[in-house]
Amino acid sequence: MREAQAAPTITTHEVQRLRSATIKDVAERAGVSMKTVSRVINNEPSVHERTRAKVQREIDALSYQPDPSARSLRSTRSYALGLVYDNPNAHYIINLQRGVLAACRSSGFGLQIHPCDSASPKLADELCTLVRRSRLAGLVLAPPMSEQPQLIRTLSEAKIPFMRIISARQDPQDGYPCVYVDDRDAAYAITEHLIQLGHQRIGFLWGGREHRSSPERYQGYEDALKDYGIALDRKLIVPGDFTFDDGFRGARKLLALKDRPSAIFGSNDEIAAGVLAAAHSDGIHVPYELSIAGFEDSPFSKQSWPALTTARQATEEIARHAAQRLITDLQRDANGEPVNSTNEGFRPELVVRGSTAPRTAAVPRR
Amino acid sequence: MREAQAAPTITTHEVQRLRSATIKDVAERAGVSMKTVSRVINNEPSVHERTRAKVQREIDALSYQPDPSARSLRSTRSYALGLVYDNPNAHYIINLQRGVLAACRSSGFGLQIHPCDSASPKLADELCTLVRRSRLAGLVLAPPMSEQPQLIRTLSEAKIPFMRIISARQDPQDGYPCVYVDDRDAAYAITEHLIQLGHQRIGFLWGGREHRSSPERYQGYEDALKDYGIALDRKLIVPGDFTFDDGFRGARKLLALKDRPSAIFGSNDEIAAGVLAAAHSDGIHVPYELSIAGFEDSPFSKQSWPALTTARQATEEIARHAAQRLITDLQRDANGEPVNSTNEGFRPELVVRGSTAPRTAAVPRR
DNA sequence: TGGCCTATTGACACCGTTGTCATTTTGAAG
DNA sequence: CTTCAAAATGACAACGGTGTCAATAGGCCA
Repeated sequence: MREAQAAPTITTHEVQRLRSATIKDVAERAGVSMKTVSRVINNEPSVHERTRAKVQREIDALSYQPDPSARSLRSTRSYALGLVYDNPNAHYIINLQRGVLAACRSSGFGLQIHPCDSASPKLADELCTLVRRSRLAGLVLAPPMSEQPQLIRTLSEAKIPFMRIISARQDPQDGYPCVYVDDRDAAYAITEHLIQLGHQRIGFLWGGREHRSSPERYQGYEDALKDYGIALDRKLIVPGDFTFDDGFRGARKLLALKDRPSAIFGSNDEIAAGVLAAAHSDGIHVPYELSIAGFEDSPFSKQSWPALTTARQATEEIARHAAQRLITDLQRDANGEPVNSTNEGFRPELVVRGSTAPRTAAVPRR
Repeated sequence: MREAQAAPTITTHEVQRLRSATIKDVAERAGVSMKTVSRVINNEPSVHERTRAKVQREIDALSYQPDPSARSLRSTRSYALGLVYDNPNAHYIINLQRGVLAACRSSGFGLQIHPCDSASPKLADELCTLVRRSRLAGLVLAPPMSEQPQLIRTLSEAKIPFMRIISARQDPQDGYPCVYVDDRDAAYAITEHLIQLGHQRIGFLWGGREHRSSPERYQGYEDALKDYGIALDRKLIVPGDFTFDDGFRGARKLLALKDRPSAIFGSNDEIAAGVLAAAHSDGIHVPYELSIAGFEDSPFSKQSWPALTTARQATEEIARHAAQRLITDLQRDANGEPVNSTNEGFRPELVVRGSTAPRTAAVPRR
């Protein structure tokens, strides 16, 4: 049997030995005081380069890691971020977490995830309490919380550092830091793609109003039509939420029109999934009778049949970037350096798949 | 795009920290020593009932919350769990997190999420380090980590408390605590459902071997066939992984058979999504020419066309239960009480949707 | 009442780090 | 070679709890 061939095991004894080195151990080995080691850890100025190197060598040798409990107990600073979200979209959230976690890990920060109800009137209080109780250094705010002016103002007044991830065409320059995503531009690209395929009557299904990305995406749609000289037809524009059901219902409405659209642009992939289901249930062939586009590059968009044309947001990278900037700002601030970082923007990328095709295409024989 | 203007400054070092009450405040107001308050907080025995009441009153009056940093710094105990997972399935993970978080919140515990690579040979070390560095009181292990005997043994030897979520028909009674999910039973129900619809040739697509749920689900399939007197046909059974692509490829293989199956059971919804796509791409009508079943009740299963017949796992509840048990065990253990909790089981529930239909059904006219 | 045992309580050190402030070293100018 | 400010470093207390162990209170019995 394989039983005997044990893989490397950490025994209890070794665990005891592995009991982390403390700042004292490092100090002794480096022949300096604890305080000096502390200075090196915190990257404080006025440590002689020679000393810093010597200390760093011992830190590496012992693979010393400062104890977060002790740190946050003693200092006003803390070493954990909170990630605040309220989004039913699991795929988005997972990527958000991945990105923020990557930034936190590389900077030695912890992460406290905090799903919440964006519509709760007590949300601001809840977040303040969270920050205080969990000793968070700052918050990363995802949409739609990041887009609630009142909440942002309250956090700012409570002196809670944060970084927003928002949908915007450009830096909002509203005095609060953010990373912005140009949804309008991507929606423009999607609409343009449909137009270039020969579609003139393009339906649009709105997403939820509490998300700024909704008007942004609509704007991209409208701008593209205008630029290509296609008149806006109000009957082709349907309000709704970011849900499958609203996509299904909206599509049914559009497909029942006398002069029905040859393409439908759903504000996200879930809406587009509803459109796809509506088309299937009406026996309408996608993409030959109807082109469909979504937004988000969700797993669904790859797995549906046909796969959805959509826009890919680099959610993980955006989140990593947001968290990294927050951390950098926090550290700068703690060192008394000026915090003057620039808001950066990201642009989702058009992903063309099988759900969109030229308007004139014939249905292929089976 | 990246040239935006300077962003505002967040200044934290001027923050006047809203200091909450400490154990000292409570002690003074209650006229007892700090230590006694500590005893009350920790629910230790040998505190006079009168004293306990008096102290508790002041704790409530000040809405005092002990500082987790201070506690975990001084004592060996800590007040945070780790949630360890390696699963590409976002929906599953989100529900897992929800459940664990709910249990943690209600017990005043923190939560550290820890996505990882289940195949990494250094995983055991990584987890030991994680527990030590983040001072975690225990770990909740999701599949497939929870099903790696070597890892479990190592954690156990390192005296790291944990709770496993595993796939098993019944309590494994292997000496390590777990919450188990009877995948076999649900797979049996799905297969039975197909059989009762009149299907005799039912294809089966395996999931990844590193998950115990894979053989469990296969066993349910095999047992149901046997119980209904249907001979096993090896050609209808295809190995693979829990992926869309494997579902697609596996389905192509099955559908190319001379005597092709009239139903296909994919080991999870992602596989079933691949089967659905393969059927669509071959112009095979689902469910009238081919019934398809998945497993998991993912969002996809509701949004695909037709919606997938599947099995619903109460992931959130399972996770909450697992975390709650771990916390209870930890507290018992800290108080010196015997820890002797019973492993509990959950059973996924059959969800019938549009992707399965009687074998004899005719294709409806459009 | 005194003795003895147990239940209850408190004094104090200490966990690992950082803030404060004093002290030492360094380097450039005089 | 001084002188003096600036740079570099260190001593020590403190953060908010808990572990240890000694001290006190209370109850019971002779």
